[in-house]
Amino acid sequence: MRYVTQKGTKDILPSEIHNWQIAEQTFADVCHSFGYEEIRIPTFEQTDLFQRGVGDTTDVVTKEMYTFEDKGGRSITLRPEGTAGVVRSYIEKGMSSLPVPVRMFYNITAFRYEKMAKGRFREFHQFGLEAFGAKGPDIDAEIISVVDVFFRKMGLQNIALHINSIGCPNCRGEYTKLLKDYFRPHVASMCEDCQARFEKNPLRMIDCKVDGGKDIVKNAPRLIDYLCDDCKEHFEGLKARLEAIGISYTIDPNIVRGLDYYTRTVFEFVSENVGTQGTICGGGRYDGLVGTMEGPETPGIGFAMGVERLLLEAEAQGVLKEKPSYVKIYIASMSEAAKIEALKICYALRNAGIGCETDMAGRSFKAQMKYAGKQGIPYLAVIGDDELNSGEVKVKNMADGSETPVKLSGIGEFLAGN
RNA sequence: GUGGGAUUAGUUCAGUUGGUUAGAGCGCUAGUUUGUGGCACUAGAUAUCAUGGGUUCGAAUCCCAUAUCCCACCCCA
Repeated sequence: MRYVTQKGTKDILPSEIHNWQIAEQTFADVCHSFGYEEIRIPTFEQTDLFQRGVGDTTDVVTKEMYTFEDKGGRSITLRPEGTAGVVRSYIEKGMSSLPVPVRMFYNITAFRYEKMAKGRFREFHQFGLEAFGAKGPDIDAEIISVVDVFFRKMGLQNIALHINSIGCPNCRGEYTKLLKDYFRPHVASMCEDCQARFEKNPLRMIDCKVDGGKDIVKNAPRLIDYLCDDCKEHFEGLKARLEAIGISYTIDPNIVRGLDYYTRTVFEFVSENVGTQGTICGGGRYDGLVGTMEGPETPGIGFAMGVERLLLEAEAQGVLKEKPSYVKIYIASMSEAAKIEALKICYALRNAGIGCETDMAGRSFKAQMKYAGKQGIPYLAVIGDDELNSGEVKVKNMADGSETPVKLSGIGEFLAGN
């Protein structure tokens, strides 16, 4: 039996981990600069949390969750996203008593049982953040600018920001009636999904990819034109703030988003390089969520970014970084006694925080040289009888071939100065 | 869930109309006279040809099933 990675899972290999680490560190740095602090939540929660939080009519909940019964008979689900868990923690740990806004970011794996496609996995990674307690558009503009700054720091360009407002329960209720009246005469001619949507969630009909090209859908009334005064003012406020900061956007009335908890502001950052899975980052406001989870009524907003898609985009834009050499020096040895000395030197260097390697494979002297060269280790020192006697070694710069005599005990000091 | 393409060494790929011991590049190991690498040259190791059936004197090659991967749709990050 040859064991292989399971469908939808991936090994992240040493050869590619470097860019993951850069992205993780950059995201954390940017979040910190906005006052967000990291939260780590469990990988699984009780199933009900997601049914309630994400919405039990959504695709994510109805057909994509990894749900199982544990040995204690509890229904457990591997998190399909991060918001529900963070909201649970916010309520459970009494964070509503903290000064607002309560800002948190996270870096998680998430799990969805889906058919594979480019940029889509069953176990995948998300960077995300949530902010609780701020109801005005300032915070909407803030989290969007977190993404904008993050992309800049990553060297990414031309990732389009699409924004929309899907209103609040008030204006959405009115609009849904309007939409049903509009679609009623046409339902029969539309796709099966839309016929189902007509009854359950007519809002989704305007997002339909099958019927989306038809005039019926194109000319449908748009929610954004029927917002209540408060929602309209909120959206206008967001637009004004984005313009003031200098973040360009396009209004995309078709963004509906598939998670039930969204209200008012929704947004996506979209690229053309990630296949049809062009959404690198998606998020929005969820003013009702904390309340429906039986916490104190608290406005909230957040986003999640697909890390695999982010790195796909980084690759397409050619901004991935070369793997650095963590090992600064290779100590080659010519004899058993020299090898022992090399081990001692390496131990001292590592205690001084300097990466080094010496032969572990029983290689010949020549083969040790080749190994050091192939690994791209920038410095080399050879220990043989001469060095053991003199207590001095020539440290060679592999890039230019220059050699510098250094005391055996002074290698660390020499490297620290270069 | 629907449609299309693919699966041969660690990896990327050749492999003729079915015909002897299945090849190459990269990578790996060693050597090119034993105190200086990258390049070059030489040699070497590594393949249940995805899995299970079938057709045939004979299958990597043809047929069926299954699995996995890729692309598109759907949905999302």
